[in-house]
Amino acid sequence: MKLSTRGRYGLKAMYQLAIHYGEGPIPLKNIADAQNLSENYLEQLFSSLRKNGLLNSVRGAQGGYMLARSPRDITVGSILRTLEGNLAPADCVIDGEYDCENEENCVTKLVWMRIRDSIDEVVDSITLQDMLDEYEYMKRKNKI
Amino acid sequence: MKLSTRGRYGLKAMYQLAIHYGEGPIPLKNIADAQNLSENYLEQLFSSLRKNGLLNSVRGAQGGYMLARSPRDITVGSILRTLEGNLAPADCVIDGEYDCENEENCVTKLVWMRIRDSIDEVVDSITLQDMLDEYEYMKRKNKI
DNA sequence: TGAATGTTGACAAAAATAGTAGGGTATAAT
DNA sequence: ATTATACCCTACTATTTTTGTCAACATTCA
Ligand code: FES
Ligand code: FES
Repeated sequence: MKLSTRGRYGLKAMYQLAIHYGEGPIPLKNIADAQNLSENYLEQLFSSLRKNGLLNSVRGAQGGYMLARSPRDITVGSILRTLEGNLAPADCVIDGEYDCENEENCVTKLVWMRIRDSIDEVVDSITLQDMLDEYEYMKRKNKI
Repeated sequence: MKLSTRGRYGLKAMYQLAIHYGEGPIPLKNIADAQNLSENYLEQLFSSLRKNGLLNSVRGAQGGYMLARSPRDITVGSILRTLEGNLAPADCVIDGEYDCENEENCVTKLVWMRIRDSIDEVVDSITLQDMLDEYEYMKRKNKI
């Protein structure tokens, strides 16, 4: 039940881009350096995020990546699902994915559904803007 | 973010034992056959569950496994954690496990914490008895 | 043009998962 | 006592997933 590095690195990187939202494209190298990650690996993650419409890219010198829309309109859920796939704890509670036999009478399926729903509710309710706000709040609290 | 077969098989098997709670020891073979699982593999899971105090065992002929206490007092959470380890989505939100550097200012950690808490709340609120009750409810609903 | 940057696909090491295999030990029934 | 049953334990292995690396290429800016 752990997230892989894809989800963990990816969310951090998207948060970094959120910090610089509106400043034009940020080169991958900046993000990778700031977090001490492999540029090549992060590239794969960004490729997925771009194909899913969460990032825009600008090629060439002075190019880079930027959020495709406002931090307010990008949820943690959309990021994690792009990088990790569906967040359900078992395949049979993913729509159209896989059906166990005898699932009409399966009680454990009800458990998986409840876990799935509670995760979805959390990740879909948090946006990148919420994370920015929380950082401001943390900073103020720690300073005073 | 998937559960492994340990958690999935294990919960189903524990549910089977719950159905037969109070009937004395049930041989592993019965459970394995009923679910078409490898007896040897299930044995490993039961070994963990027994060491964690969730199962009792009786050796020898007519022996087998049984729940260590009432289905009402065994939560899904205790079963899944025994078999899967802590259900947190990242190591840094497990007490005493691992600390990221700079975690005082880490906003993603707040996200992991909220995911962790919501999973915990679900799995710790469901007991084996709840699962038995849900099955009765399902059966009645489907019959009528 | 040349340097900076994104794009793509193939490849590979390492770790985790999902079992198998087999010998040992305790107990009940006979 | 003997035997069949069934738990107990450890080691091993095949497969899959994760976590990257690498190289060649395309685009843009100065
Ligand atoms: S229906 Fe998939 S676990 Fe029961
Ligand atoms: S503190 Fe662990 S991810 Fe930030």
